[in-house]
Amino acid sequence: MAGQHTLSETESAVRGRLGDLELDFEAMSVVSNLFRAANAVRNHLERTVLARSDLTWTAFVVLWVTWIWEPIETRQIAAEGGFSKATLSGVMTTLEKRGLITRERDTTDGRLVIVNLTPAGRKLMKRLFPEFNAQERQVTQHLGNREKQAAAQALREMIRGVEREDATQPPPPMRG
Amino acid sequence: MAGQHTLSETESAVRGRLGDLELDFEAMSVVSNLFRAANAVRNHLERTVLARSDLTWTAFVVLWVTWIWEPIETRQIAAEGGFSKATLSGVMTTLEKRGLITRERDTTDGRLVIVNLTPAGRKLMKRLFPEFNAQERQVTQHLGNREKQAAAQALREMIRGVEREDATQPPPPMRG
DNA sequence: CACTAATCGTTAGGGCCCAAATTATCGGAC
DNA sequence: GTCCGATAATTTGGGCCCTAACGATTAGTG
Repeated sequence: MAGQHTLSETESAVRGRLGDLELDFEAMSVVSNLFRAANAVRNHLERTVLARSDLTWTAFVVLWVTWIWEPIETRQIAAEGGFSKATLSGVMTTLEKRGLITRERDTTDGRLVIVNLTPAGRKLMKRLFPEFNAQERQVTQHLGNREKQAAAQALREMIRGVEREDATQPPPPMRG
Repeated sequence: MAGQHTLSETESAVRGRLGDLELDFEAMSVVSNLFRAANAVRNHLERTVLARSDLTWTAFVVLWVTWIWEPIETRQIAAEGGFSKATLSGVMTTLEKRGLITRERDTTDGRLVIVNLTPAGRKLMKRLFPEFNAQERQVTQHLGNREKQAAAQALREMIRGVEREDATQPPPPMRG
């Protein structure tokens, strides 16, 4: 959101719209940069690594999670990847058609679906992940070791800040 | 990606797949947490603040950018919001139908489209942004002031790490 | 004046993404 | 055994999101 503009430019622009309400501009800056960074990194990795193998971001995440933890249940992939099971269903259908994963019903619990990579899927990941990780290193190249750990920690704190809040109460619908 | 599992659990699982290749697990952790955090925060804000006004994340970003910088050109909204002009076209059509923004061609340069909020759009943002910012504060509640600034800085460094890389990489399209 | 290249916004097509509804299964209580 | 509530995955419907192609406009060149 606040992109080429500095924080204080944006801050004074907002004050011009809202007056001197109690606003947390530091929080705004963190959240804003969080999304700029996530978008930028995602687009970069899609273009540099994933596009050559005709994979989307989410498809890669599904493959990665499955690669590491297979055999794995559908719901675990969704939780690990951070997207809904509905999204996962569609993506897995695509990956199954391309012969990269297999789906089979669990024999002891008929509700579950167990996911595995095919040999082709494993071969792809073995080639792809080192390339992917090399770009992850590029993306974080300007951070020192200490800074990387601090960043990872701060991001975890934000996840915690959200999950704690979500557990409390869902708001009543009110549109306008 | 690495969610309920610790970094060292994931690290040893990856080593089991790839052996002792040169991998940057710290970078992996930062990128992984970046996306978990972005997803979590986005979903949280959509549910707590945006859903009540029947707005998607991107629609809100478009309104916000326009609110702060109007009158503003289409391409600037896209750059500021971090998505493609194609995406923006669709979202703006939705917002225009709902009577929250207006589009008009620039009189001096017929290629440009100038975007403004309607009075209803401005009223909505004046109500919505304080709620949104309150949640931004919630999300960052576990970060100290110093930590917030460090986080925002680290995220900017990652954006820089990407943009620098993107500027060097793209193979020039040979035309003619 | 053409002619050409560059730029802007839109549209087309394919894929992701979510909530809600749906189908199927399981587990416990009777 | 039969209900009933909980759980798992999928489908549905609407919206976002990208790249590539397109039409319109502008700017630069001779």
